[in-house]
Amino acid sequence: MPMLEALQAKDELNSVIKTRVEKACTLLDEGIPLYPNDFHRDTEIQDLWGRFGETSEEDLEASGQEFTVAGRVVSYRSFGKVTFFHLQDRTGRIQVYAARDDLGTEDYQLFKKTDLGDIVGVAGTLFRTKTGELTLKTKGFKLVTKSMRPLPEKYHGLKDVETRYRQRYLDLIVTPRTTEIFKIRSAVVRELRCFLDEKGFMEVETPMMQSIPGGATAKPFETYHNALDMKLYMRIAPELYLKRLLVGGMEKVYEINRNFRNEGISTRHNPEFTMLEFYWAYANFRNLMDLTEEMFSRVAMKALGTTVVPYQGEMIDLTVGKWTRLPFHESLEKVGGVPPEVYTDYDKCKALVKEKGEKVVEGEKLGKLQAKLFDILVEPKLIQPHFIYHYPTDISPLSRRNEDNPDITDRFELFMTGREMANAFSELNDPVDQRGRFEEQVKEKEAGDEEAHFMDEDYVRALEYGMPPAAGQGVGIDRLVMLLTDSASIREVILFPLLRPEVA
RNA sequence: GGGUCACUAGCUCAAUUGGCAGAGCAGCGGACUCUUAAUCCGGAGGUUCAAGGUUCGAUUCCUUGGUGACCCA
Repeated sequence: MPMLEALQAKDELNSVIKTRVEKACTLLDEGIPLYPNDFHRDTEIQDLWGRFGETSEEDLEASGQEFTVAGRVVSYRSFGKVTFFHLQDRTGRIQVYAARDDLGTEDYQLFKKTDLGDIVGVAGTLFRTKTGELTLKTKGFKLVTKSMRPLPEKYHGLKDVETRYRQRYLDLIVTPRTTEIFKIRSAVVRELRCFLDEKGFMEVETPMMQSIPGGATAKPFETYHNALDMKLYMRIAPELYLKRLLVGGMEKVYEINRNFRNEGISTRHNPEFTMLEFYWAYANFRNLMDLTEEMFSRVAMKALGTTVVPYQGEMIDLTVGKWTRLPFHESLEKVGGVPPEVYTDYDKCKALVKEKGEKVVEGEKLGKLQAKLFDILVEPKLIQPHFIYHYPTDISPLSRRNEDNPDITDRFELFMTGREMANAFSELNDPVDQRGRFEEQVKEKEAGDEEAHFMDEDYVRALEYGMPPAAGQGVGIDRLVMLLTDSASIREVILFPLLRPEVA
């Protein structure tokens, strides 16, 4: 038995698995295939509920219609000559009844070899039990896929979060909520696409591997292309490519795809995460605020059926018109309690940052200090949706300057539940200004800031051809799904979150 | 990177002051034709995360390491 030897070698053999493997060998000896591929179902479980959920026992009996279903055995209650179990497919669960008198002694004995976790096919008719539960009465039975490992405890389920993430397949089998979360995630992404398509945006795909990683302040992953003998970076954002498309005349574009950032892991950060970015020519950041309210409330309505969503004990109101719009500096004062004489004064600002326990890097600009104060004093307090706009130019190297005040930009970030959900701005399309901002970033990079931008000559060249005035936005999809599924950790909304390799 | 906590049977969890490592579920054998956390009887299942140390004796105390969770940077 090669399987036993392999498990033994990995020190994973326990008595339960051993018994199952031995049982499987018995089945093989009797000529029963463990992994056949000739079973076809004609009905999914949800269909049975949809069609017969309300049908009376009399009507079920009168019809006598036979159905074939398939799924995993997830619970089991066995008597001497009769057995009840629940069968689970992708659409739901239904109880199945198997009796010796219906199947015949030989088939019933064979059926009794079924283990919890096996995938089986059943042909049968519907009836109602004494308690009224819709149940399938087995007329024919077939093992479809043998399971060699025991499922977690039936009542408490799988609690260990590490196992839930490492063996997500197992989590999905036994934790209905997990499947539900990823169905919501799918609905959210589908609705975002639908919304943007309706508004005339076109979905595109731009490079995930870039020779100059741009569009965000973050540390990239590095890789290498052998044939071209060149260093490549996994993208930290698609922004600069999407804006090249604006230059090319694609006036409304979006991309939903993965970004990669070589940074720490936390309940809010996974090294690879999904971002929606969209760009809209002849619009500005205020148009984006309106669009965002509409988009978020519609996605919530489609995915959850409401625009007021519970998150970690708070009710977050995404209804259009309920969102607050507040200038960045005003938020420092009104929400953070920092008076203008402090936040406009470099030394006072620096002192306050230090007092709050944040490090100050030599040569850091006022805007960066203000941003640190914002992160500490304002962001955690923004529970309901807030657009914070007019960010300092120092920390917004790709945003258009405000026409009345060159020190601030026409940029906003969207906050709720004390977290950043989106970043958006009227795009900088002046190639001379853009070159200057890149040069500033290069200086910061040379001074040791690993997150500062690279110079991107081709991007500046594109702007020199003329990019129409536009506004663009990035939305963190994982965080949006966290909000809509009331998940405290980003790992709950990523199927396979990054973990250290399992040690033998 | 720092701090706190956790790691015991396949799963969910116990174990008094340092004194024979236990239960429920799953699995195995038996009884049982309407159960749904089925019930009843019987037996089986352990490198207590790892390596050191203290001790007559360590799941328990100490050190180091591993993995994870949460908080902070």
